[in-house]
Amino acid sequence: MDIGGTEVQDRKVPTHEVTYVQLRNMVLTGGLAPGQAVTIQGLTKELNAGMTPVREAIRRLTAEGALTLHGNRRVSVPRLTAALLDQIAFARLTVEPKIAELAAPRLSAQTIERLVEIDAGIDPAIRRDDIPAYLTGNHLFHFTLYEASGAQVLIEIAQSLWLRFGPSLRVVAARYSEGRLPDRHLDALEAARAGDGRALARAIEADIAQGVDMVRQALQAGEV
Amino acid sequence: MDIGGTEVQDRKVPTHEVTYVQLRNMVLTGGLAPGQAVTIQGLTKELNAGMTPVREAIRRLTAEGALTLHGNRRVSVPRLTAALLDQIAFARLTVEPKIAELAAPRLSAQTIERLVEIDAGIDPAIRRDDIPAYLTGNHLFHFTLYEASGAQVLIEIAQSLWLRFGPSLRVVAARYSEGRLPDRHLDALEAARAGDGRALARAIEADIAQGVDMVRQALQAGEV
DNA sequence: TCTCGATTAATTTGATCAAATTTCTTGACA
DNA sequence: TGTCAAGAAATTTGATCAAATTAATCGAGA
Repeated sequence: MDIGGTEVQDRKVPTHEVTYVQLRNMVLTGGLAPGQAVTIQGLTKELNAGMTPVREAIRRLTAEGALTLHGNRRVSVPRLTAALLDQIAFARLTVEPKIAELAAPRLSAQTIERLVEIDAGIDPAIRRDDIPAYLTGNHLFHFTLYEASGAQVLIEIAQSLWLRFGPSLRVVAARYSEGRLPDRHLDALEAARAGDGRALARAIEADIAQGVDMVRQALQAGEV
Repeated sequence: MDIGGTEVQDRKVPTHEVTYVQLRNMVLTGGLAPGQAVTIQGLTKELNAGMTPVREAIRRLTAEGALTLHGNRRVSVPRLTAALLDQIAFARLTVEPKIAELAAPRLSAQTIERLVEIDAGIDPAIRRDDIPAYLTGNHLFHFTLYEASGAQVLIEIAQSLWLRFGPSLRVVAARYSEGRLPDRHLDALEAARAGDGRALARAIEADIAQGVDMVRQALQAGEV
């Protein structure tokens, strides 16, 4: 079917895909806490999907490191340890700035505009203590930028790292919600407008380092 | 059940796990070529497993980048492009040497011994043109080393990268089977014995670069 | 070239079996 | 008589399969 020169996308999105996205968002922006157990049957009711779609969503998220399978067939959200955090930090700090650098020369004015809009929505969310909205906005900001790079493999790695990081960040975010942290997104936007890949990469690096430090401190204090 | 002081592992390994390993090995060491289509029903017969286990194995491998889902419900082994290869190369060259460096101080004499044995089996495999055995040995060498690092997150990233790389490497390996390439594994073993993390990382880096170059050349020649 | 079956394969549901966990019961011992 | 631990029953949950449904593809005929 072709309307006005645009191919209409009327393919049905399968339930397992929808379920996967729902569950992933739960991990990413709050629904699930570190250490929390997840059951197939529970999700079957909560997301009212069948058993197979839920099963497949869990398998995918497990492969991505968002969930862990225990020997007893049980599934839960992994709790971060210092060792895991170090690895995640290393990987994020090498991969994500690289993605940003690759994205810089490919950013359209339209995409930059969109990034500005997304960022504009983040501060209000912080101010009204809406942690899920803050996390969603933050995630959207980064991955809207990353998508511009076209570096699919690196993006998927970053995605996996965010899934491991998310639940802990959520716990921590509540405590730092006063918004007195330096806003690296503004630096990033400036670099994006200037088309300066190096500067953009540095801004992203600083942003990540900030988040990692927050979680690391909370971890040492035993809050996560 | 406890026999002779050793806890007996009589927990049944679920079919979906077995199926996953089988399918992963097919991707990794040869069964599946780049671009090859994969069907659920086909695997059901080939691995004689039920539908659910096959389905879950495919979902996991898809999440790991070993397979791609097309909009039309079709699944296939992704074909490498120059852009993908660049990303994989970047990620492998930053992550795997890091893992090796982390592993160095934790290598037991026993593990080094095992690495020597594995490496000793690789040359004969090359000489008798046994590509699957060569690939299996190569994979085993790297990941036996990597496991010693205890860096689970980084290992999983490496695993995913190997899954993306494997099918193309297989195609290429057949052409270079004469074994006239410098053996980086020997350098790695030497560094391992000396406990020199930096040197070990460099050896692994060189080994990866070699493999990447081979695939890159084949890619430019349109052989993959 | 387009439309309409026919075919193939993926998706989804529901049922059944097996494993793990929790709850309940029972009896020994203080 | 009360406490607690061992064991058994009940419940919950996961694993697997088979059948029914739905989507995509292919080819014949208009």
